[in-house]
Amino acid sequence: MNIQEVLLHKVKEAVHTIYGQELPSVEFQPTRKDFEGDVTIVVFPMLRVIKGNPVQIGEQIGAFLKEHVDEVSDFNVIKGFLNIVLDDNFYLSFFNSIKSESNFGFLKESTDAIMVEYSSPNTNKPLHLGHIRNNLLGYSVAEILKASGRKVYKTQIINDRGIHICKSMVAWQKFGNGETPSSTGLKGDKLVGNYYVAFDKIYKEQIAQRIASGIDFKDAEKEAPILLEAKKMLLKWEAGDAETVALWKTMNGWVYKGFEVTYKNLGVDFDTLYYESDTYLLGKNVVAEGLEKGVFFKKEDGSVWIDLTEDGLDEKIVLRSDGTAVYMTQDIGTAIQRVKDHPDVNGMVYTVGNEQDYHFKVLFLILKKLGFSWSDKLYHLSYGMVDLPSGKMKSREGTVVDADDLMADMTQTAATISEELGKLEEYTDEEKGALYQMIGLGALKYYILKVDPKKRILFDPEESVDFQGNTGPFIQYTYARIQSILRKADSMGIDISESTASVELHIKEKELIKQIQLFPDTIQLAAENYSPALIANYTYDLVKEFNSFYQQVSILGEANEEKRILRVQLSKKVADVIQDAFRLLGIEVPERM
RNA sequence: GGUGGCAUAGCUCAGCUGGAUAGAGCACCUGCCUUCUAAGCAGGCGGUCCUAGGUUCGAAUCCUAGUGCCAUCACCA
Repeated sequence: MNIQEVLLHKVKEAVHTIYGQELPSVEFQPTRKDFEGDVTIVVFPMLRVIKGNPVQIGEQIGAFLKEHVDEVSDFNVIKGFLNIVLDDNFYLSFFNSIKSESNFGFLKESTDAIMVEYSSPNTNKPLHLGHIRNNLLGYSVAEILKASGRKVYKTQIINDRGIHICKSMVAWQKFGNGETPSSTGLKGDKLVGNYYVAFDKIYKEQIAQRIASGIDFKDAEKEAPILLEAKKMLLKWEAGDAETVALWKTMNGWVYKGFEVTYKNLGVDFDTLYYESDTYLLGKNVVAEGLEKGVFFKKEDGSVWIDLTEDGLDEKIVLRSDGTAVYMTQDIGTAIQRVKDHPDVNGMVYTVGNEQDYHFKVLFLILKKLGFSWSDKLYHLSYGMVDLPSGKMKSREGTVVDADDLMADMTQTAATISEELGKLEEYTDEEKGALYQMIGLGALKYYILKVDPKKRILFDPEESVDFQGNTGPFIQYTYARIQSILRKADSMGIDISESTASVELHIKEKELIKQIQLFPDTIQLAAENYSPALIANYTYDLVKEFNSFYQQVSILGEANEEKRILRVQLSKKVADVIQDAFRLLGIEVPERM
């Protein structure tokens, strides 16, 4: 039974004893820093049951608690707020009970499985800043769900086919002169991306020419020669034309090699992969079945739709009149396939930008109407766009912040700052390089993950990401500082395996223990809300608290042995929590920096 | 036009089920390195919580209307 439950029970008892009334509930909140106390009980809501002066009621309940609850050492009442001071021993015994627990706050993996989809790029261009947010979010949410006790499958659906893929293929065929990643020294995804841009350039020129020669804009667009070529290629691909398929495989292979490097640097991974080329035909049978059941209806031209007007949405197409699949068809099929492949999954999370809110609303509703019981366990992890000061990023117009470039820039900035500070003399160049990357990526990841997922992010490439204040490097730095203390403590022969029985706690020690105590609930809250931002903000608060402690009290210089040991133990626990919390964000922590 | 999201300090963001004087970081100003790493600590400056109503003992938080920005409403993805 935790302390709040004890207090809840006792407050009710107090009200019963003193006023002879039954209290339906008690409102708790952490005591604000400006007042003395640890837990605050709000008296106002009690006035419905007990008539009287809130201050007086607070005093009487406070006195009762102090007398009847061991952990309550004191109290004070300010206006209608009863502030309870908890005994040092309460905090000490809590700390002693968890101090050697590894993975404190993490629940053991259960059989309750969930699938998290993220990344899901097109294979015609390199990954950019938008993908970075997606990847970091998806990866982190997956890790948080694991920590909250779920079994997690990370997955993605790779959009490896379709007209947009054919565009870069056509451009390469026409202007590529047989270029390959090894002949050019370019990363595969970059090379292919160049041809995607090249396609668009020619396409625009052709449209302009055609308009100049008097063709209507719509037709000029629809029937530009190079677009027709791409369309022709798509038909050939769907027909399984050997040459087209071979080219497709080759170019996608280049892209995958490139993506692999980016993913590795970003530190994300996947358990299972789905390819659109395998799944795009799935769902057609389901649509046929749904048509029989009357979930869908067919229009005169043969196209199949679902009517969602009663649910406040519109009519939505699920199959074209020529019988080909649209995205929705594929997504229906893929969802069903995933449940077949992983019979234990009890829910799926789709990490996709908020521009597709409507799509997922419809998808989930369709699956529900088709009668799949798991449809209400689907969640669209919808996140805001990453915009530049100039507006939206557009691949075709070259206004994107490239993922690889950005990571390299961040690493470079970390290197510059580190070298100015010059604390790493004994490191080899290799060790330094690894550390710079760790810090640079820590800055980037934290910067993106600390923001509530649903809010849009404005990213200014001119203004570099901060390394001070509420940032990844600040937290990494605190971790490194603690490691330094622990190394020193070890060399001094301080044994931290024993428990400290009973010492008076410094206010800062107490605050630290309180903050540590919040970690398990924070993980659960972050899991419930699919929000790494909650982990980030928690960690920041913990670290701020530690730095204040570090500044105010001497750890290794403390004369009293028990206190010295406790302080080292506390420092170690804070470091462990930082490391575990950052692991949930996909950020590494350094031994020194 | 219909639907959905967002709006808090100059900038970037917190603010849990409604609770005390709305909090951080950056920027700007002032102190603190002969003591465990100054990527730090302590302090100062800075607010019409978009606007107007409403519910409540109490509203940044809930409800209604409006304003602004973004997204979406295609046999696109």
